[in-house]
Amino acid sequence: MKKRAKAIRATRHRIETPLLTVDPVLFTYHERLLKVLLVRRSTEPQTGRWGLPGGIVDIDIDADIEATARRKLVEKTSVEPPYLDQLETIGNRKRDPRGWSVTVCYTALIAYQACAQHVDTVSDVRWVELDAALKMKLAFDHRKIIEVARERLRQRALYSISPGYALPEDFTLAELQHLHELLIGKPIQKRSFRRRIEQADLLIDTGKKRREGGRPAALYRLKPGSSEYCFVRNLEAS
Amino acid sequence: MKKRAKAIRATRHRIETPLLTVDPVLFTYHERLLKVLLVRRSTEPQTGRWGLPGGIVDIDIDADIEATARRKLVEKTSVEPPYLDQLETIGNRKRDPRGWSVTVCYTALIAYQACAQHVDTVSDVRWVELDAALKMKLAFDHRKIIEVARERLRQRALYSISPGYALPEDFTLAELQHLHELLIGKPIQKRSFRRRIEQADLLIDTGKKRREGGRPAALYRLKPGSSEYCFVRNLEAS
DNA sequence: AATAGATAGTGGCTAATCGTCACTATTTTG
DNA sequence: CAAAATAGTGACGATTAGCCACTATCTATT
Repeated sequence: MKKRAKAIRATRHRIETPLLTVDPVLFTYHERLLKVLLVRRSTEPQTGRWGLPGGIVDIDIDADIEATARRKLVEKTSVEPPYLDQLETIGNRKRDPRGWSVTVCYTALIAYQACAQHVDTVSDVRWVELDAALKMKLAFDHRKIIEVARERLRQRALYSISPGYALPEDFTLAELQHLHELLIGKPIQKRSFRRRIEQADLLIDTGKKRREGGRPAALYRLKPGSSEYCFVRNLEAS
Repeated sequence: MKKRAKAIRATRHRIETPLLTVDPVLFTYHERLLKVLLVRRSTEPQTGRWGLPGGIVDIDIDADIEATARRKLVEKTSVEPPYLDQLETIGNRKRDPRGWSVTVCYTALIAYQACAQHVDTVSDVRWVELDAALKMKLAFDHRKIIEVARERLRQRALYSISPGYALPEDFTLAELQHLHELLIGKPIQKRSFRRRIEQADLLIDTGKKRREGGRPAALYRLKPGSSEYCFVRNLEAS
C-alpha cells in the first residue's frame, strides 16, 4: 500500500504545473472612505510596484489555500480578518511574465483599528482609498482583481450586511448605512435600511451610545453568522 | 525557514507547485429529472471509480483554466456547454492521495439532447440522476463538489433563470418551472413564476407550440444574456 | 358532435416589504 | 433658550410574491 502511494507520487513530478499564488483583497472603512490594503513588492518581478498582499502557496506550510491567504494577511497586518470569502481563480499564460500562473483570489474585510497600529509602522504596506487604488498602475492583473472584488462587495451590500465586517466591532446604523451607500454608489433611504435590519434581527444592541454633534446614536454589533443572511428583496441597484 | 530554502523558492522553476486540475459539474434536465455527468476513471489513482469529467490543466494546450474546463467537457460530450460558471477552488494536502493538489471547479449546464448521442455511445460517460449521484462513492472529494454546485444552482433558481440552460433550446414555461421546482425543492406558484419572467422580459416567444395531452404550450427561447439578470426579489426558499 | 379529461394560461385578492418624506427625539453650542 | 445637528419613527403608496379559482384550447371517448 505504501509502496503504491510512493509510486504514484513519483509520477506526479513529471507533470509541469503552474505557479500557484493567493491574492486577498482586504477592504476596510475609515474616515468615511472605502480603502484597500496594498503592498509594495520587494521581489522580482515588478519590484517596487504596489499590489495585493498575496503570495505563493507553500505546500509545506499551508494545509489548504485559505491558510495561505490567512498567513499572508497576518504577515502584512498582524491580525486575521473576521471575514474571508473566496472570490475567483484566475489562471492563464499571460498574467505573469514568468509564464503560466494561477492565483486564487479572496475578498476579506477588517476593522481599520484592528490593524492600524501595525500597518502604520511599516512603509511597504498601506491603506489606499479604493478609487485611487483603481487608478494606480498595480502589479500583474491586480487592478482587475480589485474591480471584481469591489463588484462582489457591491452585490453583497444589496442583499446582506456582510460589509459590516469592515467596521469596528461596535458601530452605529448610520455608519453601516454609509458604508453600504459607498458600495452601492447611491444614497439609501434611511427608513428602508433600518427596517430590513430590524426585521432580520441581525444586530445586537450593545446598549452603549456614541455622541457626535447631535443626538447620541445606539451602538450595535454583528450577530455571529449574520453575514450568511440573505434578504429576500434587494435594495435598489444604482 | 532556512536561508537556502528561501533562495530556492526565489527562482520560479524550483518552487514546488501542486497538481492543478479542473472539475466541471455538468447538469442537465431530462425526463423530469436533474442529472449530472459522471465519467469512469481509467487512470490511477482511484481507477474504475466514477467522478466528475475533469482533468489536469495542460499549460501547453490551454490558454487559461476555463479553456481546460471546456476542453474536458468537449472530450466527454463532444459539445461546448452554453453556460459555464466558476464555482470554487479547492486545494489542500488531503484530497488526493498523490499529495497537495488543487482543483478549480465549474458549474456547467447543457441540454440533454445536445450531447445525448455522443454520451450514449460510450460506456465510461453517463448521466446520473442527481440524488443518486450524491449517494454514490465517487472519486476524491467529488461528491462534496457536486453538493456545492447543486446549492449554487438552487440559489440561482431563486433569483435568476440561468437554470434554463439545462433545457433544450425551445422549451415551455411548465418545463422551466418544473426545473426550478426541482432545484428549490418545493413547488412554485405558477402565477408568481410566470409573472416575474414576463415582467423581466427574458424570453423570446418562438411562436411555436408543443402539443402534449392538453392545450398546446407556447415554446420559448432564452434571450442572450438572460442568465445575468437578477430579480430584485427572491422566490421563497424551502 | 358532445362531453370529459388534461394541460396552458389569466384575474384578482392579500401580504410583505421597499421608496418616500415629513415628523419627533435628543444631544451640543452659542 | 433657540438653533443646529444628528438619531430615530409614522404613515402612505408602489411593487411584487403567494394564493386559488377561473377561463382557454387541445385530445380522446362515446
